[in-house]
Amino acid sequence: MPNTGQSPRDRLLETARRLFYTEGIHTVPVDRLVTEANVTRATFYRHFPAKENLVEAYLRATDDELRAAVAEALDKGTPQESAAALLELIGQVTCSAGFRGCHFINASAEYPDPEDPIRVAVAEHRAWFQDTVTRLAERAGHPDPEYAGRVLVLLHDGALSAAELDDPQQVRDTVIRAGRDLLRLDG
Amino acid sequence: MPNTGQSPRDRLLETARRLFYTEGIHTVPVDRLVTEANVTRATFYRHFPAKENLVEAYLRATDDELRAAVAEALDKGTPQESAAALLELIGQVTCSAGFRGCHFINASAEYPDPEDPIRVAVAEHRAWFQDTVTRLAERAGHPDPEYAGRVLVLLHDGALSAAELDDPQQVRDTVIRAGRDLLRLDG
DNA sequence: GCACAGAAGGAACGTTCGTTCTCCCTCTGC
DNA sequence: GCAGAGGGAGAACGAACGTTCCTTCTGTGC
Repeated sequence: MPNTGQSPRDRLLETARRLFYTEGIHTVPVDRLVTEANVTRATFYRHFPAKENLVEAYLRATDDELRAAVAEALDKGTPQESAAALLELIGQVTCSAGFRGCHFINASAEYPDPEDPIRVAVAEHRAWFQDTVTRLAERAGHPDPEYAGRVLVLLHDGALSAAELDDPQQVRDTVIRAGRDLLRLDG
Repeated sequence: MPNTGQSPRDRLLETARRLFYTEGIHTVPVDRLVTEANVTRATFYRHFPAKENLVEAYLRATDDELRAAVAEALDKGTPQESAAALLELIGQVTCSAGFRGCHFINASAEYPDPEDPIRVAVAEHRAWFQDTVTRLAERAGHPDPEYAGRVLVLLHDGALSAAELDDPQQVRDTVIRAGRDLLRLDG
């Protein structure tokens, strides 16, 4: 029996993260969530007023994890080493087992309304990443960090999309090489 | 009253394209499709055994349109002019009214199973685009056309994802500039 | 020891979904 | 003129959905 360690709320969040990511949001019914989280319906609705609230909580929890992982990667010596570490992290993510694209892009595909709280969470995540890579490009000495930051975002979004649909290893190599080229990390 | 010109099948396809793209696939019920296509349920199921078949037909029709649009853009003079025209086309698409990301990436978010006929249609579309841009990079004289083709795919995927979630105009400028840089179209 | 909050277990609600069915009308080919 | 295919209109199906409710149990603080 899985999912008996943490609190019911944590089990719900962890199950939501796994099921929403691997199977899509609208396709996963509340039944599956409560069953696989070893939680009852009553407990579900005690913690989350509606399924949508769990979706938003799942995205925000994922956002937190990604920010922590990126912060750790960027906590290297020189800006060049930080940039290389970030590219490695991206490549590692795209090649990880069970990879299914970007949590936020996938969620946006299912929630078209930009005013939806779920889309707001997506926008906040993207604004953070955009800002992070732009400042990284600036520290790495790129002559046009705004442009370089936007290209890094495009490469990142593209890698997350393509790694699910094409060959992840090749996508990994491509995004790392393109990022290194852009930031002139090889000389 | 819209959608009364073409055949019921064409009206269904056109309506499916519009609704699936702008609102998502699982969120659009058969009711909406038949109502907005001015078609009865019986007619719907006479042409498509199930909703899934309409989804696949919608993707294949979109694939056909994109291939035609790209072929027209590439039908220019020099390889450099063709490449510039393709980049312009991408920028134009990402800034068009009602843009909602990539039809195929969005559909994949809702259909996780790679064996699903819908995912097969997505894979075929992507293989075509990958091949197209690789041959374009080769004709444009890039020293490593395989690599350049993969970067163009990443930039393309990234642009389609980012243009919906961020500022389309900036995404447009960025992808065009990055593509021109990659293929050295500016000198 | 007891009150009370939180969780389990499970039935039940009303709605909506995809799909099927019946009936009737209107063309078109022969 | 008629047969048959294709489409319109709408009722109806069972299943699945999100949500609510009721009852019972278990822990913890006072």
